[in-house]
Amino acid sequence: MAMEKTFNAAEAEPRIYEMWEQAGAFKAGANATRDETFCIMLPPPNVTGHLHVGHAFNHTIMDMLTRWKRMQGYDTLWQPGLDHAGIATQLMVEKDLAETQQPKRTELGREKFLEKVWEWKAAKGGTIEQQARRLGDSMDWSRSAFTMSGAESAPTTEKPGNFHDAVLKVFVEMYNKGLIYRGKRLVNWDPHFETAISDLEVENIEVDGHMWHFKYPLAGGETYEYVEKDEDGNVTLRETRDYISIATTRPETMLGDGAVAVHKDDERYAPIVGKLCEIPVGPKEQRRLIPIITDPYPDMNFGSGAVKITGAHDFNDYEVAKRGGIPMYNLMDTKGAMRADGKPYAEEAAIAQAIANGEQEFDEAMIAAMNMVPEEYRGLDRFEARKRVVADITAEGNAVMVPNPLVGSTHPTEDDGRVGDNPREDEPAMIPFVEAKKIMQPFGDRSKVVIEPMLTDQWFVDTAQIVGPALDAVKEGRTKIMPESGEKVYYHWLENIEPWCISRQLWWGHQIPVWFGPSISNGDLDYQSQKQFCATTEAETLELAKAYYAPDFDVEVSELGEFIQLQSGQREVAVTGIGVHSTALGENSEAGKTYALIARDPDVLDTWFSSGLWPFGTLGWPADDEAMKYFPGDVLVTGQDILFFWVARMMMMSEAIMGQEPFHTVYLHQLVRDAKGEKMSKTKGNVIDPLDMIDAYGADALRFSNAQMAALGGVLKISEDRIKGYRNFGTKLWNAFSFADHYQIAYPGDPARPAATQTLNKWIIGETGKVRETVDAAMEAYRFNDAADALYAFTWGKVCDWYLEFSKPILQGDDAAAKAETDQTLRWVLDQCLILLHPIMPFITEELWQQAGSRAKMLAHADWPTYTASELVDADADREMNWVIDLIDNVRSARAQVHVPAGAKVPLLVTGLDAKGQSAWDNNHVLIQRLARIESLSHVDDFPKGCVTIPMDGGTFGIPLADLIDVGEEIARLEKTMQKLGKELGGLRGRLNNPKFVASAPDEVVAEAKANLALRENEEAQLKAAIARLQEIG
RNA sequence: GGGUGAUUAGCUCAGUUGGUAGAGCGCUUCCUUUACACGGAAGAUGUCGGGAGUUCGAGCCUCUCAUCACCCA
Repeated sequence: MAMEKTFNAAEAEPRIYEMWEQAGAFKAGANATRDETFCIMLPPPNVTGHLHVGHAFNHTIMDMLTRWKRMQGYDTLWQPGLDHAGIATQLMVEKDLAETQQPKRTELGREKFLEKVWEWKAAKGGTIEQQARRLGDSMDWSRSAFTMSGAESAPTTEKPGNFHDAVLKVFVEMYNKGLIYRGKRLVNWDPHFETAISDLEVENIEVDGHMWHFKYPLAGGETYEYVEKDEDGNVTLRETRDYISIATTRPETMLGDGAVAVHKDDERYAPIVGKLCEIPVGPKEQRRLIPIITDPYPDMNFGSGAVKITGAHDFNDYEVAKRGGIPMYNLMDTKGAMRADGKPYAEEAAIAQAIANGEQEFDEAMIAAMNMVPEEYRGLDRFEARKRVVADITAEGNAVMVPNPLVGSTHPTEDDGRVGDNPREDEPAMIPFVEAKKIMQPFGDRSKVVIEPMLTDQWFVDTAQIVGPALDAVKEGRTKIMPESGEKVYYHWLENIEPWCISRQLWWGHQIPVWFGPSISNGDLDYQSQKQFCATTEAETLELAKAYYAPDFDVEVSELGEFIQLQSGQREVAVTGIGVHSTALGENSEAGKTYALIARDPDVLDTWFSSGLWPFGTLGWPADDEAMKYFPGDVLVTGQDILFFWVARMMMMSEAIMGQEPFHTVYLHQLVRDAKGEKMSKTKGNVIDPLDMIDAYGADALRFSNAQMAALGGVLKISEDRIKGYRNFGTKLWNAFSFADHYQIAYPGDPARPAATQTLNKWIIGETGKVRETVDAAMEAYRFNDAADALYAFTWGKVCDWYLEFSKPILQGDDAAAKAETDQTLRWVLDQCLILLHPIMPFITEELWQQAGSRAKMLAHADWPTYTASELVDADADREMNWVIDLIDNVRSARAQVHVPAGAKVPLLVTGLDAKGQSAWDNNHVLIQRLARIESLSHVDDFPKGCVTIPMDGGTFGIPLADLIDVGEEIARLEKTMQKLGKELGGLRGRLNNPKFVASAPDEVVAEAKANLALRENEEAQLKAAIARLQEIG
């Protein structure tokens, strides 16, 4: 049966994958012949995700490692799975609901909405798992995990799993150890999704903004001498002021100011430190007065040097406010609109004033409840409020004014053709001081809206307590990060780690297993002071609560979640509302008893909290599962952009829970870019879809391209031309088999390596030994590009270019023994190509493997070779074949350069051929004559005039072409060679003549230089002689 | 502003203890020679970003300047 002309990837790949999967080829432990495990955890893609080039790249790396180890007989597991991806999935489902005219999330309610999410997941989730099969990924699909498996809301149709148990167990354990706490902190709030997000999910983008300058009048009309000096201390401005000038890019937050801060060394403001000034906005009757304080934060050289402090809406201000005990007034609701709840502004302002005057005690909860937004701004969007605030302040005359630069200038003249006589008489002399400037603004990476720093109650992991072991694991080398630069970045981040905010105001996710109830004070229930109960189930929680409230009170579980929905204002208000809404008492409650109402926190955990448990949560933990033998795993392969998001968190969580690092090696790679090095984006239209590449060139070509660009730490630029090139490589391999087919070489299967007698066969067997060592060394060092390059060079450059060509005379010849040996060697070598290439190009290699009559195992399970170069290389055969190749190369090159017709057979002459050269010729003259198109060889004492000269080690060859060649051209050719040689000779002689080199360089380097010099000098002599001969003619 | 990395052939990139530069693609010329035109043969192209230093010797080590990229503020 003749082979097809090329490999039909589109037809073969699905068929081969199906065969592997049916055979259970990728199941955990498949093909294991030893006890050592090798485990890679797939970074779980979002359940909403699709395969992109980044996945294609890192899947290739993981699959190469996994297939390699599996063939070596390790007990292998590549663990797949999906991440529930809180925000992304919730968003996707909400969009879906909108598109299909279904009720909105809020209309459905939590339970119904979660049903919809699960429905969505069942119908559309996880398409990426099908796409990954097209890449040839050898994951154990039967073990595919999901970070929400086993959740209370999961329908029975879902694949069973217990990831949820792991998440809750870890939370409770960490909570009980004091590693998790709840607190009111400034967090990044996404007003679109109405949830806190991590600072890593915030993109800071430079945008055009404005800096407004306003006057904050001093209380009671006080004045002071304001003096400005230049660098030399000369007074440049001296005036009496009754205000302090403040610069801000966010005027709407002035309403929440708690103080004005200046630097303690700032002489300009020294006279007024400790005094009060007025926030120049809001009803005139209730203007708030705030203190002028000192703090290290203000930069004396920036703006006016005075900073307004709004602790609840700015991260820097928050720190200042904490240091100075300044109240932090929360101005906005969850949508980023100005608050509309709470008491009338006049009442709130009065309380705030009492606080500022030091007449009123305050605590966090009380401040949080206060709404400092005057009635006229309440309910406005934050950006609308900004406009109104600016307009109102300016109208009242509290904007800092500067001379109008347009006054005295003229209107542009292009429009009306008038020249120079069009003064702007309509311009005011002074205008408000507003600087247009670039400001860094935070945006949600998913919502793309401006993130608002918000003071809210959130759950935190006290990372400071668990970061130590994660740092030590890398510092002590138990976990290695590749490339090494990643380690520095890792240290830097972990050493400056912030508390990790793990609560999200979403519904899709692991609901936090904490219930709030009133505390008992003075024998009564106090709903103002919360008591927390944390346990993995409601039943356990009830036990905890009962124990706390007994014997005086009984316990009832309420639905805090519903309260939250009913409140449009701050969620804190809702939380403190427990007990107020006591209507939620269940039907079974007994009359006459007093119940403590407890309610579960409605928030869910950050998705990264659950994916932090991926290295063991996927293996059945906390159950005593057999799969736990794969923990700790071996290698983590992921993009360096999620070093913090995920890698660091897995490290911390594994150390905290399991007391071990989750893997010994972290392989980080860069973002995959387009061929020009630009990020791919839909808007730019430069997105390359890996599936398109597979359709066009086959998965193997894409994979080879990925392997080849996987230089450690390298920039990843994917190029279609390159992928095409590797498709061609696959075809080359295919044709090597059709070569064997053509020569009707038997292929019974699993050929053994023959004890070769033919030099040719000895040589290629040795080359195979070398490449096996190179490939393994490269794989062990995670230098996948080196492995790919070595295999490419071997398969194409050695096997196809030379070995197959050399074998032709034998295969066509009459020496049956030599032919039989060569048949077997050829089959063996080609088999080795398949085995060694299989981790990179699994499909085409498996297809070719299956062409053999019978096989002990499929290629995916073939035994990875262990032979070494020292075992297989025959030094004499090596030297001889390289000499033959050299001679052929040189003859071909000389012929081409002097324009000998490609088809013409020419006679060859030789002088001074030594014994080794003679025997190399004798052994291989058939090959040489065939490939270099040589008619005959004659020994001569002197070359005739007009002869192309080919210097070789052990003899000088020549092609007598007196009448055919252009003498001048041949001289030019030789002289050019001489020039190159001259450079080398100069370097070598220079070094060897330098006594310091001989004295200080290592012996072998000196010896090598000497040997090299001898060779070159010999060559030089031959060339000189040749040139001289030619010049005689000329 | 801080950190990390980069700058090597026309393009995209390798270059592992410092020993004198490579690959793929592209380009030029020739070749339908029975495995392969997704092929074969031959060929051209580099003051390794600039400068200084250490060394017998620097693409590689040190310093400095320039440009760029990414991450964090």
